[in-house]
Amino acid sequence: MANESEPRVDSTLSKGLAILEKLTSLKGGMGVSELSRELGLTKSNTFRLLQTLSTLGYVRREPDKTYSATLKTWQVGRSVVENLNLRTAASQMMLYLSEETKETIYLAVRDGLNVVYIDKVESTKPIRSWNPIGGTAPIHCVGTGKAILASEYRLLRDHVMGSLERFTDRTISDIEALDKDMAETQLRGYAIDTGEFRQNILSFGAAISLPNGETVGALGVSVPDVNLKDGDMDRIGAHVQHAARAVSENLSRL
Amino acid sequence: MANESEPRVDSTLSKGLAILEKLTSLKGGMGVSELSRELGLTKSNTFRLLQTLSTLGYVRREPDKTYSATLKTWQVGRSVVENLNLRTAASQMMLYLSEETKETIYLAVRDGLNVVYIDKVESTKPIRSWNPIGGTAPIHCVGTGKAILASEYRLLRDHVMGSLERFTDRTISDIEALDKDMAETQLRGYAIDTGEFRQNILSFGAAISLPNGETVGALGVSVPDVNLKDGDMDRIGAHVQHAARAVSENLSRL
DNA sequence: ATGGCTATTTCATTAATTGACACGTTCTGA
DNA sequence: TCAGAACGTGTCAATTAATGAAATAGCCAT
Repeated sequence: MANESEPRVDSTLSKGLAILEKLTSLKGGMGVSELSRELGLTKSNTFRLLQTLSTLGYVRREPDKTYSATLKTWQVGRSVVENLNLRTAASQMMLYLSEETKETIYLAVRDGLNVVYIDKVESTKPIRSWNPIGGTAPIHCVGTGKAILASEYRLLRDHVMGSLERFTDRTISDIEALDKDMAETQLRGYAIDTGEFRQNILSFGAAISLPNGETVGALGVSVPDVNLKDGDMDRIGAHVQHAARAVSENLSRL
Repeated sequence: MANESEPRVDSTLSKGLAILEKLTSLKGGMGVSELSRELGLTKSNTFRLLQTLSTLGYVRREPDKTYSATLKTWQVGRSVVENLNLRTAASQMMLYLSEETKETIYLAVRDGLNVVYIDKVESTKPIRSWNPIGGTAPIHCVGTGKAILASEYRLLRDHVMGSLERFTDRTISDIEALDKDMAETQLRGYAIDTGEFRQNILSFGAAISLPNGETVGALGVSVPDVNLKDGDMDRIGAHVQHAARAVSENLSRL
């Protein structure tokens, strides 16, 4: 609905990628003839392109003479996600969160059962939370971590179960309590840490995900309890949730 | 090192994919000129191909006039792996292995004469093996690879024979020794790598197969030798074997 | 302004892609 | 068992479609 002056495309490249896409969408392999029919190409043409894709390693000829996509396609695609600069995609929303809350904003990714802070915006207030970029925190007791944990709970539950180390008297250290908290977090849409890692430091977090639901990180706000007024918790939570969603959408546009 | 009669490749497709690969390997974007220099293409040509990739949605022109890979590349590649729902089928048993061993667990599939790691569970120990998801290793000298090799040895023997590259002084690099090791592996039910790829990193692997006997991948455990106590080898081997069998049964239900 | 760097456009040339056809093999069903 | 259909794989001349050089236009420093 929006291709006015369609820039001329290289047909060879275009057809080659079409073949690749078709093959990747298939469970098994596909033969030259069927492939050419489906894509509206001649057999020779299809065959030739498949040859090219084979020698480049994107496609392999199976023993039964059909062709199927190799994992190279996947490897190439994966590096996009590995290199996608979360920081860039998140920076605007981090500033937004900073404006709205005046507190310290963190961008975190998961590393095993910890989160690593890969970016932050400092609070301007005199009393503030402090963690260095590159610093880590246990996944089960900070806002960013709990948000990530909740979004991948099925995968991580059994793993995290064995290492619910206690840091304050509010740290969740038994699995039943964690199950409950995670269920609430999923429902709520953002995570709350009520001083479960550092005494008197609350934090809020929400997960950032790719279109398919894969979680790649989380945004968080850390607030010393003395800075918190009535109603702030709900307000900040809502902001974090909104920001994380915006970043997720941002990523999907890349 | 082995391209005798290279089947003629479509240069347009080839160049286009080269550009795509380059862009996916980058953290940020890259301009037309730099790209053309790096790949040895003319600016016009590069520009034209980028235009094609853009209209196809694989690449995006950033506000700063550079080009970078989009998530479409990732999505296309992802479906390759999705279509083998191996990861889903294996995830529970990977966690089980992680619990039992506390070491790094890998899920690998064969890609030619290599294995590609398509999933893992990190070790919680301070000293641990590390390979990225998407990383590769030669099939003849790591646990997962040897397990797959053993299960398809009749098919692969002649192929692998010519490429027994040596990585450590324990690497099996002559075919008689490999024949013997594979026979033992088949008998034992799981594969052992005694530091044959990385010095001081041992690994254990067992193959995952479909009901018809076709091998689709392998589970593996990597252990730095300093973490190994007496009797651990037998114990871990038995666990890996059991886990792989369970995943195989899992697959047959899908 | 000026020079040096970009991205983009144009266009004639030609090389590279193409489709029709041919060949051998494998599968199917009568 | 045999015919014939469908398949994967070559071949090759015609011509399309990709190409490089050079020109244009924008951007940022000096």
